[in-house]
Amino acid sequence: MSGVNRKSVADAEERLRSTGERVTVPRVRVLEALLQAGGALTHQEIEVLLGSAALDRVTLYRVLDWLCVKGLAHRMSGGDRVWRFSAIDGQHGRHAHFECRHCGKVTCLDKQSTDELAVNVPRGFRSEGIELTVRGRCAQCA
Amino acid sequence: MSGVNRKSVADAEERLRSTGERVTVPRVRVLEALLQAGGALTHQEIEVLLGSAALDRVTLYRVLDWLCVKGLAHRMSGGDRVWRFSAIDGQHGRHAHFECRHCGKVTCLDKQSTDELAVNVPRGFRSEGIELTVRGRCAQCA
DNA sequence: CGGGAAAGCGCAACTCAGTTGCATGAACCC
DNA sequence: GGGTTCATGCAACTGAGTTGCGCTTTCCCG
Ligand SMILES: [Mn+2]
Ligand SMILES: [Mn+2]
Ligand SMILES: [Zn+2]
Ligand SMILES: [Zn+2]
Repeated sequence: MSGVNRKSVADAEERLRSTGERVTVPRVRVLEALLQAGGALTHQEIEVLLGSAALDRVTLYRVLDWLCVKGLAHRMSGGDRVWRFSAIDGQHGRHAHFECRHCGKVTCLDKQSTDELAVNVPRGFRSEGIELTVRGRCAQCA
Repeated sequence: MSGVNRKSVADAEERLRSTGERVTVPRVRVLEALLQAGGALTHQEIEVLLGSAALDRVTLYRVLDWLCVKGLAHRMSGGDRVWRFSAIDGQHGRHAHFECRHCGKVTCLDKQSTDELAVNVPRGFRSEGIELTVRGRCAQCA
């Protein structure tokens, strides 16, 4: 149901453990939410998903930031100035996103890796990561 | 010097005129600033550039938005939640950007058009535009 | 198992880019 | 010039994300 999924909790915990850092309740719950999500989630959407026994707003921000630093999640800046987060999972690494201009939903384009994307940068510039967002209409809003 | 450049004012005015919409002082001054800029500018940076006889904050926001709607400029959402704007000029259309993680400066990668970029989207999704941002270290901050 | 140091959490107050509503002023069509 | 329409300016507001600090949890070691 919408309750806790044993397997995904264990999965989240294991990923956290593998960083060598502290495994805390907020980290487990947030990473689990991201792993189960179908797309990239805003801070607000995650708060709703966590529902009862919600975390403090600030803690959620800090956990999300931490997950990104540790490479367990990545962040995209939407056209609405709101960040969205999604888990980086073994098979699909950093990927492109689709943002629907009508409903605002952000879909992960898992097939479209941004690691392999070749972009020429001027001499002396060093590329460390690429953010690629396609904007348009999603299937629901067609 | 840093004052008004006749030629670029005329250039800005002509572009505005070609939209068939009203040509106003704020629109001319803002578009001129964007045309002369080396990279993508934030709202704040534009305010500084305009210097004396600055526009109202709100007017500047509205002018920038209007320029984007009319296709004379485009907007990118930086990693710092701040929008940056650059003119779309005849030769180089919508293009990719480079954002320096150290100094925050955003450089236009004019050679890297985002119009020609081919990205596969899921069935039923319609792509209407692509935003591509490379993050890393710029030449100054190397 | 217990400490205890180090790191993370929660709360309250804050910042600041961008928005909204409305009265005034400037384009521009005739 | 005169009137209509649209843009500007001001003030008040919104809301995502941040900061500082005291309290709690993790987890390492004995
Ligand atoms: Mn994603
Ligand atoms: Mn640009
Ligand atoms: Zn949609
Ligand atoms: Zn730099």
